[in-house]
Amino acid sequence: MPGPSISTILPSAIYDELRASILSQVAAPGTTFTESAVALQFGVSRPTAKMAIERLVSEGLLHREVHQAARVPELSRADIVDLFDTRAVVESAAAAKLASEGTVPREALDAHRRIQAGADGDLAYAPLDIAFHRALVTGQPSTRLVRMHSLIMGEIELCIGQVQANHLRTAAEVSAEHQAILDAVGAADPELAARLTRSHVEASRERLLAHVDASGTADSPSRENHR
Amino acid sequence: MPGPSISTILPSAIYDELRASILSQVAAPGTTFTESAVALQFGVSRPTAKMAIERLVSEGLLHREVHQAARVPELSRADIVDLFDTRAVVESAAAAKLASEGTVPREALDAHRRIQAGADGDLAYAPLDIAFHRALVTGQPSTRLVRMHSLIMGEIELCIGQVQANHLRTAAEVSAEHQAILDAVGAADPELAARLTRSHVEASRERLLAHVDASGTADSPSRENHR
DNA sequence: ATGTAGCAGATTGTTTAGCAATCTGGAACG
DNA sequence: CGTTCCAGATTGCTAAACAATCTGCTACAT
Repeated sequence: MPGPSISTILPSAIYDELRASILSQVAAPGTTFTESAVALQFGVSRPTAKMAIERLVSEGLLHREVHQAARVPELSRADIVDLFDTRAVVESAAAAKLASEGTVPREALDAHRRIQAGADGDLAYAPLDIAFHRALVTGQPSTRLVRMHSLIMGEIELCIGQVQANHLRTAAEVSAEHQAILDAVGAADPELAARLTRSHVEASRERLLAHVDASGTADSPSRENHR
Repeated sequence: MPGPSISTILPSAIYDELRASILSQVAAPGTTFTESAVALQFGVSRPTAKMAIERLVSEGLLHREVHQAARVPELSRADIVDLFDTRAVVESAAAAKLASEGTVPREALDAHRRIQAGADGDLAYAPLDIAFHRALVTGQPSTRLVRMHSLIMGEIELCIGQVQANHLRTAAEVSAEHQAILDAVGAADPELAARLTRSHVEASRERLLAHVDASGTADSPSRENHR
């Protein structure tokens, strides 16, 4: 059930590792992944490497054109706008569905509490933030909405990593908005839950866009270490 | 650009044919597709057949569990509800985006006019209806929304085929609602366009559900020919 | 006669090897 | 300096084969 549409099992190890390198910016935008290179690096056959790459491509974490090597995409400003807009559509719908039943998913509550607990320190809350939003969607009953969400979550992680790396939003700020969403869900107010979720997502988007506009043309990772 | 995420080219011929057999009910729900059988039938190698099958699986037109043959799914009542709910979310968002620019896509207008033109006769409007809704989504600028939409359109086609086959809605009725949506888009009224789109989709859903509830437990295609 | 254990067939998962088609970049030429 | 062509690289696709796993049937014990 939690499996992401494509069902193969062995490539998942390679998939995980490639995914991690992309998300952690170890593989910077523009880096190319050839099937042979991946196959050699992990000691597997080319078809297996191919599967892992194709899965990444279907999630938008890699781009590829016919007869060309897959490469890590550079997210343009338009991409970021599109991404967060679409995310707002899906997640606000999920929040509304959740609120219409009035039940708060346990996983969402867990992630929320762990962000709260670490809000004082310099917590790397990005993974928990992801977990929270994912739980919001997987907690509601629509399986199609979950599939749609997982279709864009890869790219979203790419963005949220930047939000956190550049300290564009504090854990306390994010946590407060999460609390409000959970309250609306618990109060069985779909309208409010949807609105809060939408503005929460749009707030992150605005911060990221402002950062991108301020620091270069695209997503130059030039000043990640300005603490 | 219009290509559906997975990029291979040869399997697309097989994919198209399999897709057609499923949508036209030639392959009834429950039919199984083994990789070897498909490979043999189309004279291609098993990996190629595998790709086509996996693509269908990722669209929900086939279901499959590990080490088992893929089979044509039977859409349960819950599936239909989920499908149309999710579709309403995506398409109403698309209509709103379209209206915020105030431009009516040419393809949508074309499809609409052809339904109008044939509304008197016993037109098989299902393909045109699909084309209309697809144009509504592809006409707006968000590429992610398009990808999400194509993720559920396969299953939607499965349903709309039944709506038309059983004469659950007349072409005139559908056409009038399409007209209203286009008017709202042209009038640059996102709110209205979204609301009209949502109720249009929900109207189809209600008709289909009523039909399913009336004629057996699931989607028994037992009385397709009651004209 | 019934329930269970185990076995055989079928199906997919994965690998290896290799050929064909296509794209990219640079070198030779006008 | 611009254009054409070629070589290398990379993917698309095929073929054959072995391993892992599931399903359904058969034989056995109760």
